[in-house]
Amino acid sequence: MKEIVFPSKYFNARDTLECGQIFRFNAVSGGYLVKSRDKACFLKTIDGVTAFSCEDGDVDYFKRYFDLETDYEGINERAKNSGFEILAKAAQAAEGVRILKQDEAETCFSFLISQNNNIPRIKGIIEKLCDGLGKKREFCGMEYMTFPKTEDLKNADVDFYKSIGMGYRAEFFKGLAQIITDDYIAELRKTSGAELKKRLLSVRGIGDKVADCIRLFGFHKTDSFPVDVWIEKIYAEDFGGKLLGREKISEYFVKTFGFDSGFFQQYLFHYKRNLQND
DNA sequence: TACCAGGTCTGAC
DNA sequence: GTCAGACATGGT
Repeated sequence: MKEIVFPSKYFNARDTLECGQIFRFNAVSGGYLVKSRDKACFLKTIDGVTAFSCEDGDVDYFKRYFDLETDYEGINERAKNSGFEILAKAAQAAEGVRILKQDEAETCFSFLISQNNNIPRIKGIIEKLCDGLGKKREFCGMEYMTFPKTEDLKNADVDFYKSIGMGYRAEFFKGLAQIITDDYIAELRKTSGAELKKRLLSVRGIGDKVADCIRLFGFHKTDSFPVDVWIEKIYAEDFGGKLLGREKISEYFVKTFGFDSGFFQQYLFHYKRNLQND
């Protein structure tokens, strides 16, 4: 097992995990067990120092996963100097937020479930999905379940998906499971940002907002600005926005913030939902 | 009880 | 192209 430690003004475990981009993590003694694909690591922030530990063979995977090469200080500074008061406040309060580089397939499946749903429920459904179709693994004496293989998702029954609480999304999920393979993901990886979105939108159950989340959290296209109910609220209340429709609001932000869009969106979302009233 | 949650689809205009 | 209503579920 290896531990990677780094100075971390711009990496806070709690803020990064609890800003709604990832659903597979659990609070455990003094930190978090973070799960991705069939791997897991232990992440903690103590006294401003963040560290993760994982199996030797997974170090490179998690270094990439936590986006360690990106200059978050620069991003955070640009948010603070953006001229938007609410964004400056959010950037100050949420400076430890990072955008994870998650597994593409896992992101597609996870955010399909997110529509018209809330984060605790999404987490619960994904946990039951892994309990039912994943494999049991152990890391540092902690048991966890892997994310199911695409083949196993493809073969599972709609009734199983309904039984774990997906509701009307079960049919969409089953449909997505028929489409996604390693080859399909590899192909998506090669497409441009605009083409990627078009391809995602062609899937039943994936609309504009979920496509933006998949683009951002799975494919790290940071010129994405997912607009959900919270962002819609911020736009109206704090930006004094007058545009109607989530699609237009998203366009406005991407035009304004370019490749900082995804990062700024997470600052704002996390601030509005978790931090403003702390 | 009614409303809400990291929305999307459908059918009517 | 725009818009209301339906859609499962569990928490408040």
